[in-house]
Amino acid sequence: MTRAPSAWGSDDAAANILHVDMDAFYASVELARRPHLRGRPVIVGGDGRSVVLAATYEARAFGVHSALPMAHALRMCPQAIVLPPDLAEYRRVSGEVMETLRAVTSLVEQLSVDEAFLDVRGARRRLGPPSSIGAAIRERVSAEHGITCSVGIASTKFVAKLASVHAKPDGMLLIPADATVPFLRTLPVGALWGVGEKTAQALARYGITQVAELADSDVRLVQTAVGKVAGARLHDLAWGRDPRAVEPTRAEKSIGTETTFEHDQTDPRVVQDTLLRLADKCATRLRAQGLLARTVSLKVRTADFATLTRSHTLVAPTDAARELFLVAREMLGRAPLGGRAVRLVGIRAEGLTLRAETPVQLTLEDAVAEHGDHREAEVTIDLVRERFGRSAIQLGAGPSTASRAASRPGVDASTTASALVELS
DNA sequence: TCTGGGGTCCTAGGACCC
DNA sequence: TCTGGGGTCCTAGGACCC
Repeated sequence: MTRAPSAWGSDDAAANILHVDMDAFYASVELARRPHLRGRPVIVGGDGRSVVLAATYEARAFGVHSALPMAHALRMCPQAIVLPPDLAEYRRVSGEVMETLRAVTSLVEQLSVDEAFLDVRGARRRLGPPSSIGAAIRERVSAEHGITCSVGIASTKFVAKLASVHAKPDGMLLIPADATVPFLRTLPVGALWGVGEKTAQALARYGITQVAELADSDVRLVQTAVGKVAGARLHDLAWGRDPRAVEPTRAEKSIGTETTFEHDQTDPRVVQDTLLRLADKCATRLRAQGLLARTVSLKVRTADFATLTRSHTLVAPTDAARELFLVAREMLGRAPLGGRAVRLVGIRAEGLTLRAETPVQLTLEDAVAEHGDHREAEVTIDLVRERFGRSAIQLGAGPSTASRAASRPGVDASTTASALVELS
């Protein structure tokens, strides 16, 4: 069922942002390869101490939803068919869907495994107005991947995301630029990006439960309720102000892995062995991406569900499992567990930098060739520089002289900048 | 047989430097 | 003889998102 994208009007002249969100993604991927389960309540999730990762709309009718403990879900819907997650398959399908989206524009920002923002400003001439592009995307995703998605269209990222939520399942919703504020005013504050349970409670203490009330409040009052930065941002969002651009390449800030024991663990050797395995997994992922970590974080959750974190910054960054492990073990030894059993341990690598010998596989020439136009290339280049420093990309007359230099000494940033200006 | 695993961002205090 | 103020880094915790 496709809802008409006209509930708030059909003027998409200034609505250049699309938010594409797969419907019940993990469950949909499973149904695509098990069509005989269509129409049945299906839950994707592990056994033991796990939560619902995805549920079909038939299962949701029983109150089942993502993040619900599996034990609860099965009490609510005993007849549900439970499938163990196949994350590798979901990643594969996700990658294919993202390729479909990148055929529309290179300005695709993947938000998670099952959703992405597209800036279609530059694709209009080729592919038509955003509403047509959204409809085409929905058809292609369905035809090529056997799953449905919902599309929100708006002039800002967060309104596009809200629109896709309201379009679900298997629908599309356009919020014209001049309908943005009226649309927002119909929503509860919890609909806003960044407002969860605690923030909603904090706002409610000041009598603010609706976006309309938030918008009409003095920004200083909102800041008193939820803090300076969050308050200013929420007030902006309530008025539809969201200056964030679609960023095709966002650098990872940390890489971590954690695990919950099947039974709370009291044997420190078992916890340590697990930590070693996690350190190895973490270091392997660092090396695979050519990254070094300067800070190691340990996370421990005890049987009473209390969470404790410790972090330590190294003198020199590392990608070695043994070093991650030794630092984490040291922090674990000092952690005030007070004899409590351990429910979860995790390790996270932060302060990521590129390994010096790893070249940035990007030059302006490469970027222009890939993106097809300078504006899009520059977006990419700016992001690379933001992450790796001004000297991360060296420009030259052509691919042969524009050596793939990465953060190497001697690269002249001012030359780089002027070359960019010249080309734009 | 409550509460996963992958992340991002913000706050706040103390250290340290100028 | 009594104590400013800004900036940055580090650490711990927490809220939030999918």
